[in-house]
Amino acid sequence: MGTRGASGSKAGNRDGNIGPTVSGAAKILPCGRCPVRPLAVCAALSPDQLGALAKIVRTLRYAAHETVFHEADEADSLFIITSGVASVSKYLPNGRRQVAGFLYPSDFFGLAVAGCYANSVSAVTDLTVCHFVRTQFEALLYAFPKLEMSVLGQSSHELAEAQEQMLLLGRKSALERLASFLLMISGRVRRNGQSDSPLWLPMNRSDIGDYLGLSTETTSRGFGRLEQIGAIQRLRDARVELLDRGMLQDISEGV
Amino acid sequence: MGTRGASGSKAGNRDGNIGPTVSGAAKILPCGRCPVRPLAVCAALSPDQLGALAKIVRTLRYAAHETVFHEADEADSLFIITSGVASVSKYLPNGRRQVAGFLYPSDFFGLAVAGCYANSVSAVTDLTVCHFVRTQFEALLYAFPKLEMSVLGQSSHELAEAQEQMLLLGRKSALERLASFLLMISGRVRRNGQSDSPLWLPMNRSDIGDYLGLSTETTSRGFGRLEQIGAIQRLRDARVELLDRGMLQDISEGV
DNA sequence: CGCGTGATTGAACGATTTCAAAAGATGTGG
DNA sequence: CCACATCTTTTGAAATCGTTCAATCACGCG
Repeated sequence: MGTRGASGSKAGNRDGNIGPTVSGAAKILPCGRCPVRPLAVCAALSPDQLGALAKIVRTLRYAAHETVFHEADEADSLFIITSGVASVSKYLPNGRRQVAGFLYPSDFFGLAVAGCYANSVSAVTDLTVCHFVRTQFEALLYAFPKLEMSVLGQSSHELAEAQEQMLLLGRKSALERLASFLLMISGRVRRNGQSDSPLWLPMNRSDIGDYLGLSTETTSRGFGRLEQIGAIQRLRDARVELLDRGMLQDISEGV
Repeated sequence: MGTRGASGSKAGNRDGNIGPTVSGAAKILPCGRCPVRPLAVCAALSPDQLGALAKIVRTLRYAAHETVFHEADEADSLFIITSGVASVSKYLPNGRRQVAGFLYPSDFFGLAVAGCYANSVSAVTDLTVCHFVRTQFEALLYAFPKLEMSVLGQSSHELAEAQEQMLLLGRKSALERLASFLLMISGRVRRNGQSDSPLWLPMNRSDIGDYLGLSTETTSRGFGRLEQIGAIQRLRDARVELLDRGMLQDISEGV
């Protein structure tokens, strides 16, 4: 049962590095000119409230495959992604991994229960995040109800996505899962105003398999089949063209 | 692939009844004497804030198998369970069902995205709920930051549980899923201060199967096997004695 | 007592995993 | 710029776990 997931475990946290790697430090934009602000929780803030947020934010960078935090770590930080892609995963003691989701720019993460993170987050690509000290951020939540509403809104949204994923994991076939995955990532990329033609899949087969509850082999065969029936075309550099979205949609819903 | 889940669909919404059935109207306690208050989001409120909440609450009752709301319904209400058990489910067009969770007294539900419910909720047993008009409840969220923090806290908790469930659905074997389920329900019942010895499972095999991503047959066989190895004992009236929690724990983690 | 529903059990089938190997990519150093 | 080593992806074949189909059992009720 998914023992192969253990390899995913290794891939997701290859070297055990924790903590940001400040490398190739590019321009750090002030909140006022942040490209993801219109999409992120900070969209709820007025200019002066944004100033209060800007005072407590720190920009961190992680290289691909580095870990942002581990499950059960003390949860003293909150994050918003400004560039790159990250994965959220949970592990079984025997190493099997489940990827609970992928995070894209504007996504907020780090909410915890009982003072500890409930999952591990690691960088799929090189990653830039806004970092907040939890206590400072929570003070702002109290001060700015609109910000808290926004966080609650994103949290509800994430819960709805989680339930959609449960439906996928519990009741969809391998091909249905893969079709759902492609449409989901496509939608996520589009919402960020980026092109999904071709669609870039920065996560490897192991990440995708661990997300869909499949082995890497079945995942790979799924790509092959979708290509065979003309729903997609695999390109080089982890890129895919979604040739027939209607077909993908039908497959994803088990029609 | 889980076609049998369709039967669960029928069970969860047997007669298509929507709307509360006010039957056997028992005593309705004021918020001040509500038995679930210490556990629910309302625990965050001061006595006078509780008065404001009491002004907008209405008690509703549903008979077992009635539907509280359907996925995609306009989300104009929020609820807190005061007695009984409910299920949260999602459906595929072909009728396959995934139960995303079970709700127990003190659980808050009805959060929505984009104005619509993202799932269906129906009564597993006879059910009593506190009903709030969304707009009125949201006004209270703005007025009482502690209430909103409490809702956000429950929402985070629910998200963590959803991720745990993804791990179960994506990476656990049938027996591991069933052991996890029993321990989870046991924990939920205990948190409410009720006895879990024996443990009452008000949901039928179809509900459990749809929750665990299994067929009713595999679910039933799982119970049989757990009994065979001495981990549990099946009693009459949908009751189970958890004889060896250590064994269940080990099984649930795939050890 | 017979009926209807839900739970259990049995046997055959099938989708996905597992194991194994080949093919493609990526990166390093000479 | 190429050769080599490593890692990822793909492909093939066998094994496995869970589903499906079908029958039996258990319980509650008229």
